[in-house]
Amino acid sequence: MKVSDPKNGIQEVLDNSWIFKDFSAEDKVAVAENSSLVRYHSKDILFRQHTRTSHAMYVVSGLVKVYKESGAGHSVTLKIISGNQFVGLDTIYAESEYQYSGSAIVDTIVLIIDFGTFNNLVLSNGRFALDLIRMLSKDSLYIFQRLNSQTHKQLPGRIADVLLYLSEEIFHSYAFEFPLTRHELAELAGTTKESFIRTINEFKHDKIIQLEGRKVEIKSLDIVKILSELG
Amino acid sequence: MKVSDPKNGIQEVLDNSWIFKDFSAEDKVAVAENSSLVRYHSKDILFRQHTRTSHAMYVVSGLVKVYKESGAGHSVTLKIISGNQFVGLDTIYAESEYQYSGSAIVDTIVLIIDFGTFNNLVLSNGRFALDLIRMLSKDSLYIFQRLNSQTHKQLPGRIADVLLYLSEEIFHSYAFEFPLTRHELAELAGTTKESFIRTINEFKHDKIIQLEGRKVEIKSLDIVKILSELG
DNA sequence: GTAACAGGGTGATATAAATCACCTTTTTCT
DNA sequence: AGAAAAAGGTGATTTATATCACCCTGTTAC
Repeated sequence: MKVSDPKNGIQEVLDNSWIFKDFSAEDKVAVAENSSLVRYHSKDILFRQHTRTSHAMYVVSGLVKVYKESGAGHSVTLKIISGNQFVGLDTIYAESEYQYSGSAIVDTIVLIIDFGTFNNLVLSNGRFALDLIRMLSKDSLYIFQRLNSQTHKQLPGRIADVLLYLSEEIFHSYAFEFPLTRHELAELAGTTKESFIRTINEFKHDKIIQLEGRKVEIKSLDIVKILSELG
Repeated sequence: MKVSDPKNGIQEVLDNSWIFKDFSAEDKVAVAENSSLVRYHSKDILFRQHTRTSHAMYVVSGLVKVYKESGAGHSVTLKIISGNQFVGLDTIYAESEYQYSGSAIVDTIVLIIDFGTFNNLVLSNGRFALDLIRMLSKDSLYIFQRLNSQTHKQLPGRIADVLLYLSEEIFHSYAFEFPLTRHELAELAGTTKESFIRTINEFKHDKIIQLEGRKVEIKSLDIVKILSELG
């Protein structure tokens, strides 16, 4: 990681990102003076499970994988964070140690804000607090869906979910490039590399998707949605 | 459901529950004038998935099961809410329709607060907003754990988790009575009634727990914890 | 009063997907 | 450049657990 051109970059973020742009001048100054803009490249770790929490992190651009590691090399990917969202908010508010890890999956710029400053903003700026509550709520609901998926759907349904998640929530296009290895995609679908590969290749054979290496295109959205719904 | 002795009951709740008790006099009045105290009995539904959200609900006493129904009679129980917590906060903040259902599993008293009033409190009372953020965050982390469990642990581990959850988080005792049928417990463990019964009866045979009908007692906490950790 | 249902329970069978054991190709490292 | 490691892939085998098909008991309903 390396710190980029300091103050000017921060000011730009504060003036453009939806969450900060309507802040009062004083609030912007408070953030600007107590944060730093950091650039991570692919595979860099932003924070690691079981280490002490210390800052609030706002992803300016890029993609971050949030995952939980539990003994024996098993991991679950909880979510992918794209630009203009906070990472790790829940864990810094609920525990003194990170309850999951976060790593950049492409080059990523993060605004790292001093926790005390951040917290004072929550206390004094109701609008900001409300926005955070909305974001945390949306996150919760997504994980509820994941839990439901993992509990009741079988593989094809879960893989359809991954395809829909990446296309609709992350890339906003039905043609995109997997930013993750098959192994990591499997962790997002709650399965193993082998099973993921087999199932996605079946999708390809059945012409539901087009697939070459990491390039995918959903060809039959209806079928993907049916697979997701029927589990 | 029936509305109980109105104003006096509400005042008592506001003066005693940790979240409201330090409110200013005006804030308490605002809540008191825009909420009602409702008593549900076991099996009553507080709110149902896919219906419009409208109020904030604070569980004064009792137990509420929060569950997601997905086609074909499959449900997952997301969490059990006990006294002095909000139910459904995330869904009212993120969506216009409930994303899950909530039903009382024992007699339960709920303070139902007008959403507009509630929202104004969030905007004007930073302390309150912060408390909500902390609660939402804790909830999120719990579901992350559940997702991890469901993805990587096999049945004995998940059932150990249910036992630990109920004893440590809900009843605060290693001897308690299941407030749910075996079928519902299975939905909390992400399995079927049959598999739940078999596994819990094995625990009984192995003297890890004592079990008679709905009465359970964890006899060997170490083993339960090991089962939970090893999955 | 007995039918019907919900709850608790058991055994046999089926099956989805994990695991194991490889192989090939591509990328990374020194 | 060449070795080592990571990524992508395939087939055979194993296994945990869902599913099916029941049974019994107690409660609720008409």
